[in-house]
Amino acid sequence: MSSSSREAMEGYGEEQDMEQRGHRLVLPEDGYQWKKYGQKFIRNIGKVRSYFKCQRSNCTAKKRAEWSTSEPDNIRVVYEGVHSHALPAPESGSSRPGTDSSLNANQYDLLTQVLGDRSTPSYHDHDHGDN
DNA sequence: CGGATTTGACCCGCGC
DNA sequence: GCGCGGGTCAAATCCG
Repeated sequence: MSSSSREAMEGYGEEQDMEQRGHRLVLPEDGYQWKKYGQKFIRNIGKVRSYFKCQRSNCTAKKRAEWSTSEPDNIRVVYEGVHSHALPAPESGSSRPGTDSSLNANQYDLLTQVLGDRSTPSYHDHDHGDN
């Protein structure tokens, strides 16, 4: 107790550890930096939609991640807009092809899989690209 | 300290 | 004309 620790009391509580616990909510990293500016549960499809925006100054590209609340493995990523700047350089440092290539390929494969998944229910027809 | 991230509330568009 | 849904912004908070 001691005085009023109002903030200490509210700013705590376990909550749900985000989804980083036993689940593997791994969003397809495309190499760009995104800033999450919103998250809402869409009842129309019963899924959660996260909104990301490119952190670049002249980049108006936006990214939308959508996944079902019970199956985070099934993520649907939609890119809106185009990047007016080249990639921020993944991480050059050492090596490139061969070593982390497998990791990159893994993520890329996931992304492709997600984008190729059109098992979505019938909701708005946001044809972003083709599918 | 800065940057990043989260949650809530507000706003707008469309449908009927 | 009104209501609902979805989308965005802002503020607060936390971590490194």
